Amino acid sequence: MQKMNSKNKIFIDKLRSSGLRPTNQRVEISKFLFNRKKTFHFTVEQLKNSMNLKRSKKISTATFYNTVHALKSAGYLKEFSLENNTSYYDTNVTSHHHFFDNGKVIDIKSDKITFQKLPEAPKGKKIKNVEVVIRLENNN
Amino acid sequence: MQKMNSKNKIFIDKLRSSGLRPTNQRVEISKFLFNRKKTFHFTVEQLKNSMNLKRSKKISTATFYNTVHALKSAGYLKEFSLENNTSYYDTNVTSHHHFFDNGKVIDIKSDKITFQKLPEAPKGKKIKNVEVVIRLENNN
DNA sequence: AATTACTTTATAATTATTCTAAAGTATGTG
DNA sequence: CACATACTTTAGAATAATTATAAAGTAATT
Ligand SMILES: [Mn+2]
Ligand SMILES: [Mn+2]
Ligand SMILES: [Zn+2]
Ligand SMILES: [Zn+2]
Repeated sequence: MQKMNSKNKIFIDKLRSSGLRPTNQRVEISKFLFNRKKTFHFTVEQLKNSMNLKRSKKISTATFYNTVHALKSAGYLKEFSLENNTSYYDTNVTSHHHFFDNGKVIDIKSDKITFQKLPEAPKGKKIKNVEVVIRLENNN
Repeated sequence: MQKMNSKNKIFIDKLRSSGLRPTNQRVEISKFLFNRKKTFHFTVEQLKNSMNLKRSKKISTATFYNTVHALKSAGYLKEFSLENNTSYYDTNVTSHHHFFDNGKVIDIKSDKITFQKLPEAPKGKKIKNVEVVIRLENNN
């Protein structure tokens, strides 16, 4: 049974509105993802490793994937792709930009980049969003 | 043995300068990739399927991967990532932008997008490149 | 308490990719 | 040209990320 301390209400609500019952595993995942002040960028594997590291009874891989997918479908997480092979997820679900520095992802707020010129969408199409990736390297 | 008709010289040269001997399989792949007027965006699986479709003796998967990787390392192909799970390659190796419309990739020339405001790189870093993806949807 | 519904998990399956090792083909040398 | 050496192709095995399956666990409903 779930002790419904109102401290966790916000994390439980995200699960509920994603169509998931707030089980213990899911509440822990939701807290781990959303109980932070800064945007969190992660892969499912990273999430699993960092959460399971400090646990005696591990949460299964399938539960991580299922929970992340449900939260994504409900709009609480955004999936993106930088390097191939792995999906990244972002707790900042607004359309925004990124620095990408050797595997590390940093948010750039939308208002930090503005355009002087943008192409029009091909006929029959319209623009859904415009996202910028700025790749970094060390100077010297 | 390779009949060195000068018609294929340019495709053979790309292989040579990628450190690959111009075998028949490789020359066919090089021609398929570079003997076109428009930019070509592809996954290795797509490349393999479309080339092998019309062949009696199929070129092996490993040869496709090896050849694409060598051409990429030599700078004749650029790898990029849009949706997860698969690497895309681009015969336009300059830094440029893309429309992305439901799996379909279209080049946007660099000069079609200009910036009014761009953030500075974090200290110790400098900007390697800035690439934009414009996601499209149907208007209706 | 019994029934039903949803969850978790271990494990199998799948997909994209890379590795391996054997068989094939080309190149260099005398 | 013979032979040795070097590089290539390929089928199939291995790997990594992800998804599917199905049995056992837990919660909700009656
Ligand atoms: Mn991949
Ligand atoms: Mn993937
Ligand atoms: Zn972000
Ligand atoms: Zn392109």
